[in-house]
Amino acid sequence: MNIGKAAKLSNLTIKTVRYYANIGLVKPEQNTSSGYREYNDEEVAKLKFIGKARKFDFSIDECKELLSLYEDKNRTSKEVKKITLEKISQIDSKLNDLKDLRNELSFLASNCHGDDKPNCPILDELSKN
Amino acid sequence: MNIGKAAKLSNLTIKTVRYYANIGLVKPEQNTSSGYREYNDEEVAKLKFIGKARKFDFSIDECKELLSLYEDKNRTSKEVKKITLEKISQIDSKLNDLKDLRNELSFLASNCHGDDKPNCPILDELSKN
DNA sequence: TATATACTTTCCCCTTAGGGTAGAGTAAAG
DNA sequence: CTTTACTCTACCCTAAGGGGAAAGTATATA
Repeated sequence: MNIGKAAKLSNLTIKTVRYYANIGLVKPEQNTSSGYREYNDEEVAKLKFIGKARKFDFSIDECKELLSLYEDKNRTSKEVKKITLEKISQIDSKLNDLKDLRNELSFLASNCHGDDKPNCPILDELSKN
Repeated sequence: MNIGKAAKLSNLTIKTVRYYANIGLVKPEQNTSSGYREYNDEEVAKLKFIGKARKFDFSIDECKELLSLYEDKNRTSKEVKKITLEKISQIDSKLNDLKDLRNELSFLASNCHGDDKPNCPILDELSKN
């Protein structure tokens, strides 16, 4: 099938599918006469796999790693779990940062009257030495 | 003072300070004979202000807005509070997304034995139709 | 004064993960 | 045979700078 159908089946944009071909993530055969990429079901399955992994916040490099584990019949579940736990830990760290940030901003906002007067604790804090 | 000192005083890198000059965020005088940028205390104060706002996750465009409010003696605290509350709401939305993601990944990981066998619910989920 | 060292300048490429568009070629339908 | 739909490559764009080259400027030392 052509790229349009592969994109539709995998719920990705054509641009994305072409990008994955260019970086060697999912490389289909290329019709020699037309130059069109030709996808088969297996490649569509990989595209779907990557699409899901991307939604789980895995980077392209991590997707590459997961995909190679996915294709390796001898891989252990230990290897996959390790990557997943690392991702969870990254997410936890991001969560903590965002929570701290939210607390500080929320504190500033609650101290700001938000009226028509110029006095503003938010700007005061930002301009503090 | 030259850019190196301004960077040191504002706890930013020279690259960053130069970038802010290029995009017109903090534009110092430029010595006509040497071509060196010349910062004064007020500009350093703005750099510090921006540095803090960036730490609070405000984008460059938002910093530009906050900076103009900061410089406007007639601005109301309402205007500043509005931007801050929007930022908080953006952060909340990011927090929710990350929490959902964490839950799903954590569920997958907890169902994965993580041993030397190939069976892996994580990959199963990623390759599900 | 000459030189060594430190500082600064502009310029260009690089990062993530594609998006947008142009111009040209190919395939399928009427 | 023409129109329409599809695909190709190639180029520039994103946010917020980082890295480094080549060249000019300023300052400290011999």
